[in-house]
Amino acid sequence: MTRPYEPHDIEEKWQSVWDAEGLYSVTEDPGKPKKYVLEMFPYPSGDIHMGHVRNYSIGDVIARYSTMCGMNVLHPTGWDSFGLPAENAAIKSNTHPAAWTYANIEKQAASFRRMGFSYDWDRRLASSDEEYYRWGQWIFIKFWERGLVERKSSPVNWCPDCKTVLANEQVIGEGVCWRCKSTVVKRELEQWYFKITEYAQELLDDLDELPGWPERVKAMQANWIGRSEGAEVEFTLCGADGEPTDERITVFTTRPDTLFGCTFFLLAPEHPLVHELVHGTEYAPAVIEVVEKAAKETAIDRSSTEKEKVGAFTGRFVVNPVNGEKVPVWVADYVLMEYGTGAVMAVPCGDQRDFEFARTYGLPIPPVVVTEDDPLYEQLRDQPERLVTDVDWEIAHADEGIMVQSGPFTGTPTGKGGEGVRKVIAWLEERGQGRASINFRLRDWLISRQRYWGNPIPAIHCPVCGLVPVPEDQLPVVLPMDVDVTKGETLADHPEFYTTICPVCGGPARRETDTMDTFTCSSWYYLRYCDARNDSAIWEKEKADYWMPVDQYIGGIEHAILHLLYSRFFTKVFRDLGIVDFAEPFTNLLTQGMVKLDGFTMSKSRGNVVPPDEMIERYGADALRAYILFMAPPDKDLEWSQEGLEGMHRFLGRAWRYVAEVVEEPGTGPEGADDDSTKTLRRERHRVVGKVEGDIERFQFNTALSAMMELLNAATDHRRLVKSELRDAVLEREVAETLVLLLAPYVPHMAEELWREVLGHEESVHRVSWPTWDSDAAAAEEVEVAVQVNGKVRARLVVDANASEDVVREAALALPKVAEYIAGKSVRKVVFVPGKLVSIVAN
RNA sequence: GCCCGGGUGGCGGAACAGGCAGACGCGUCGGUCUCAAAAACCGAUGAUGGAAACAUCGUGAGGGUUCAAGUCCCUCCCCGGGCACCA
Repeated sequence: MTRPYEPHDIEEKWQSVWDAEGLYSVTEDPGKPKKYVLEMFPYPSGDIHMGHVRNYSIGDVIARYSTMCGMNVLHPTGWDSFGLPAENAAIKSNTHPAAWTYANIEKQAASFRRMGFSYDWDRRLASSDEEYYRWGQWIFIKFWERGLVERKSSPVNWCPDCKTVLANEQVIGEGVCWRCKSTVVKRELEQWYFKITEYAQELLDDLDELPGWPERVKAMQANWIGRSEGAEVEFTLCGADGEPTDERITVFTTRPDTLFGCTFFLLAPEHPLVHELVHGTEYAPAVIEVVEKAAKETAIDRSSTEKEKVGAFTGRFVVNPVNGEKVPVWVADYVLMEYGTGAVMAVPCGDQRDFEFARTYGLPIPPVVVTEDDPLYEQLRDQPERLVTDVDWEIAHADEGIMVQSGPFTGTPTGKGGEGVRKVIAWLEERGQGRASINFRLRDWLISRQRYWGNPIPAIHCPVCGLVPVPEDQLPVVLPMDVDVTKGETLADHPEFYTTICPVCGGPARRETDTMDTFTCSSWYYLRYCDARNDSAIWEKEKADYWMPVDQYIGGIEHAILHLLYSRFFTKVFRDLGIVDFAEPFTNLLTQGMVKLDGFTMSKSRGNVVPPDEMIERYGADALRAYILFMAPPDKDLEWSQEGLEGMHRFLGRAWRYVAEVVEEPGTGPEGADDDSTKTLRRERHRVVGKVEGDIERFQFNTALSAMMELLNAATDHRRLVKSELRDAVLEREVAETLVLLLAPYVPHMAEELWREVLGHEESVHRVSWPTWDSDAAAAEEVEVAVQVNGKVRARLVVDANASEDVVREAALALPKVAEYIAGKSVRKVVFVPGKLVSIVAN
């Protein structure tokens, strides 16, 4: 009697055997093509969840399949183990963040083992390990040496719940913290930055070099970087007496061609000039009111487009460089200090916001761009001087048209990037009053955090020498373990940590007590895996050059901007430091969808979590792995349902039984039998191998599994319907072995048990080559073609697969059903698609 | 407002380059085995009409191109996501 499929009897056993055999340890082998398969490393938040199961199952199938295809596969794992949740958990359970973190790492490592993931455990790392974070500090020093580190004061995002500042990328949705979802507030603070903006253009341009990335992710990054082409224009400031001074204020505009329509000038409430301009004047009270109101508002209120725009006149004027006109300077709450220069030339006819502001405060709106269908067109087309000072428009419009009331430029066709823009920029450049310019939305990356559980920033504040980097030979700055976060302590509460001496002058100094953003840790871990145990260098260049870039990276869409942008930035800096030879870290990216229950992302707070361990308990890791891949294509969100898992378990049981039966009771028929059932089975074997291969390469794991089910269906039908004396034992065994090989990347334990114990092979199934297939052998000898009359299928016809068009056409026309439908009509046209259909047009 | 996705049976999904819509699985219904149930196995399963053969309809809506449209084009609706007083 066939032994039943019992996942628990085999899964643990093979996990131990694989470990003992070192099955997944790899080294550089120049003789083989390499493949680096990587899933985003987890945060050790507790037990693994279904999202992890999905993410790592996808990676594991790709890694195992690639190995079977003869590649030298690097497939490592580790933990992104610094970060705030550890502190919160420590406070809650009255323990130390390290204790919580490392306990969770062990728990997750055990779960990964139970899932049977093919990791090279020798390369395991955790970003909170001293051997790891010391190199993060080394990177900080190298960045500093290259001028990419800056400490400056500016308005920053502060999360009141996390009690720390955040990078712009970490403020998501409607101005909330990416981690705790609290509303973020602005604070003026001195902080540490990485100058990612120096790489803005390259980060944008190189998106074109990433054909293996989803368009969606590239669009999101391009959006985030936000490049605008335009010009800087200098306006001369007038003094309190109304006469021009030597001082100029620069604005950025994408539409310098509309300068003749500039009738007022705006400053952001935070602009440093504001107080100076109004100090002691009659305008001060109104202006200060606007400034204070803006400061009080949250980012969300402030950025609401619905809101009435508020402003106040400063009493001062600036000179418009193109026409020498003096225009009033206002303070307006809709002007952002963070973007451009914090000062704006207002062109009410062309910009909707300026238009609304002008209407509110009764400022003139002279049109400067008109189209032919505009009622003003005839009147203004040749009009260089300002004649019309207001419009009856409902909304601003100056997208495209000809320039009017624009002095020497009148009549020039214009629009974004058009002729008028180029001409005005050239004119400004000649006079030294402006220049072509590009502005990015991307801001420098704020990397300092006022939290304990992170990588200490290796910097020293010396009262004499200023900011001094910790010398390389004094690294690492070790994170002390005796900080008690349950009492709200940070490094700033520990004098024994921060009291130090200046490495330059030797005088008393204070160590920096902020730690680095955890995203600095995750921006280079993929490189460290190439040489994870190196204690004398961050990595050996030859090793990084062998393995990198990552050939296939897999992770959640939530990192589309954050981690993926930062890692691209780090890699470009590493290239400039000469420690790698490439500019992009991840050649191909797969962003997997979320696993949901009842329409919501599984989360502890919602209480809709399905624990993977329970599923493993019931159906085994293999069924869970295969099922989560079978449910949906990897990039789509999926709705968890348990019934389907039982179905997968059933399928595996059927496959198990089939293989066992083929071994125990092989057919006794002649080799090379050529009855229809045998031929069909032989053909299916080839077709399905080809199908599974193509599907895995296109990440269609669900249809690959469907194809395996089809092969099993064909195989069991054959066994059931064809007598033993007629069944070819060689073919049956070949089908059974093929099925096991196809299943191996998905259900590694079951495949191994069948391969070694049932089919009797010595070697691991995971070291066997992927089965070959032949497209001729996969092709049917006879095909059924559909016969259409006037676009509707009216009959079917079985013909020889390579029958000529004439033969098939005649056969189709001779069908009684066809004759019936074309009776009394004449055949106008016959379309023949080989192997598919014949389409007859008759009227 | 701008930029991406997406909308197919009761459900998850398939249809890769315009060629038979609904593969594969779940569920449901019927059957075999059983004292019974579970498991396993066999069969049916888009809708409507019909005993059946078969016919008609059918991929968010409406138009179009084509012998042929889930797939291409136009107009629009809905859902999800990103960006957004960005000058």
